[in-house]
Amino acid sequence: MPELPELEVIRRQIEPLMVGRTVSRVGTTAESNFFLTKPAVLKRHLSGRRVRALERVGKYLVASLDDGSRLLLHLGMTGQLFGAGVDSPRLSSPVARARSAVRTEKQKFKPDLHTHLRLSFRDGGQELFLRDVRRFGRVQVLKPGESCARLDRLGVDALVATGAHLFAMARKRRIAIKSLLLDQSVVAGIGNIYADEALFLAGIRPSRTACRLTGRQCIELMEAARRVMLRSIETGGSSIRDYLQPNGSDGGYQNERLVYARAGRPCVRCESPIVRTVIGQRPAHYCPKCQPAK
DNA sequence: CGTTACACCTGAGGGC
DNA sequence: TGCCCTCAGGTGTAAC
Repeated sequence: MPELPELEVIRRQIEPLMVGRTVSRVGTTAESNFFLTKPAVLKRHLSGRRVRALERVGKYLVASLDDGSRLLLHLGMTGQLFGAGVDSPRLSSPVARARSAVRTEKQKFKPDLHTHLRLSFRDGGQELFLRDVRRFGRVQVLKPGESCARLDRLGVDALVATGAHLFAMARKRRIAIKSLLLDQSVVAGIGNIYADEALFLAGIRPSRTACRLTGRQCIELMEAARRVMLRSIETGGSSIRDYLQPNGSDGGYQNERLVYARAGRPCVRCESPIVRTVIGQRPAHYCPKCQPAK
């Protein structure tokens, strides 16, 4: 679900709830693949720990703790982080949200069976909830100095990566350019929405073979990706299915998206119907005119 | 080694 | 109403 912009919005909102605070209680659901560190170990390890910093690395959130260990969070497809103080976070589909929107009275977040992690803090800090319906997300504790293949494997952060870097990586690869953008070891943070949006802005068809792009195109593509993601962060991210900000409100970027999940609707530039295909087992959307095959 | 297929999960929405 | 099917902001791994 969440990509770099959503993770960055989440990080900014969650940071003041975590940093400088000491964990008093840890609640979890039962052992599952969601917990790379078993719930019992997690509880023992986190209790009493003070959070020093909360950083984003690609699509991961990394909390540094006062004993030098780190708490790793990944939200997979449907992960959500909420602060306890939020009013009425609407947790289901847009349709269900619309239905429940008529309910006007405010409610505090209520943990349900999908709320897999619950952190309480001392000194009256707000509680923190991690909810993930599909459990594609992951939680892990790294001991002081412990390395982690998942993190080590990540490429340059997508907000920092240059077109020259993308070009250098693209030259060696025969996969579709869209698949290359989604490869977290090349550039970290881009997901399915922003890959499609960036390719549209750069006028490049997602199916084009990566190594056949010019240096100029790689520069334009990387710049488009950065522009789109920075704008999305400004608007609070894309709320299309499950994503909500930690404060419970929708993001705004879903209203600015130009191709993602707009199949059949007119291109904003040329009116041609947007096409949906599948590339690398993921849905891909593009304008057949503005993003030429060759 | 690069590329591709599939597995991991659940709930919403559409067709019959 | 209910069943069955398809679909989804991700990623690790097995198999070619």
